Amino acid sequence: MASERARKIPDSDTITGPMSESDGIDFDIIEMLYFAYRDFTSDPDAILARFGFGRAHHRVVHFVNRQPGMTVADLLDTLRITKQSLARVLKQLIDSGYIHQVEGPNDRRQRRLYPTSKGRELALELARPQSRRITEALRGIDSEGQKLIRQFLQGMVNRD
Amino acid sequence: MASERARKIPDSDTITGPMSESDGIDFDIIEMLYFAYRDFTSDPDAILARFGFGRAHHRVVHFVNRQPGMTVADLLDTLRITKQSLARVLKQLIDSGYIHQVEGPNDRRQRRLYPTSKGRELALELARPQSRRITEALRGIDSEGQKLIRQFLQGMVNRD
DNA sequence: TCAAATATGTCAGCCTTGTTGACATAAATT
DNA sequence: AATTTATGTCAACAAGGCTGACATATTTGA
Repeated sequence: MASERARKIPDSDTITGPMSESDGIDFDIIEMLYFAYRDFTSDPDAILARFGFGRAHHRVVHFVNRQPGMTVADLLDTLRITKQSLARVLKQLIDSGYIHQVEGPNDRRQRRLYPTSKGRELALELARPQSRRITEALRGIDSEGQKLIRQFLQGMVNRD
Repeated sequence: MASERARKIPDSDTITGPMSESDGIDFDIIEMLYFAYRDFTSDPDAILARFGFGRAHHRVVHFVNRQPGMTVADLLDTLRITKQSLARVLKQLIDSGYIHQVEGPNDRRQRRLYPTSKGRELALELARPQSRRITEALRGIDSEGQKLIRQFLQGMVNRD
């Protein structure tokens, strides 16, 4: 699977000890975040595949449903991707009737984005298994503990 | 940015109300996980770019450093990607001296993966900002609370 | 012992989703 | 009237997934 021939024996520059918490780094949480996110996204991914959509469509459908009437600029800002990237998936969602555009009421250059009923249903269907997974993971944790978990997750986000 | 012309006025199938917790779904945590992960990965992404590497290289370097001597099969299992996908990034990491291969001690078909000192340094450099972010987010949360956070994250992972 | 299974590597091609750069249009703003 | 803003679009490219096919060396099992 690689080039440089495998050695029979570790050479002097081969490190055999594992990297661990003793390096002063919280590898446990680093890895749990990776695995948690990997599995968290696997549920909707399976559903999306049935629709011929991908994770990018999920994000768009999600945020438009969370904030109907948002502009394209709002969405670009939330997703932190380029408009050319957004264009592709947004076009597909509009063409297949999951999202509608409405001229801005004050500023007619704007294209306000709204879900259709079909779009709302899709968003809910995608959120359901994720919410179930969260509920499961929160089981046995009281509201005080849940508050701390929210605080932690919020604290992981850049504050701009 | 899309096709179907924008309407002046929402039609009958345009949903204007936001999707909210009242739908019985924990959108708050769903979104916090998305934003937290987005920002959590942005720190190493910036470092990786300087090396001409991507997120895929990060994962490989990370796990090989966490478990030196792991086999290719172990890694595939951890990452849940195909060997062809892994091959590309692994080859680059081996060719540029971040990872070594050693013939399996019992099974000579295996290629045990080990970091070099350069590979160990890279893994640590990538983990550092992530650990800093975690430490920040845990600030003011006592060890009992931290235990709950770990429990929650662990609970989000598929148990197989 | 020999056939089958296993661990790994590799070639070729495809898809999604990100990127940059350039340019177009309509509407709002100054 | 000139400029800025919001959006759309074309073209090209890159990373990192995927499938399918096939090759090699080694181990295992009948």
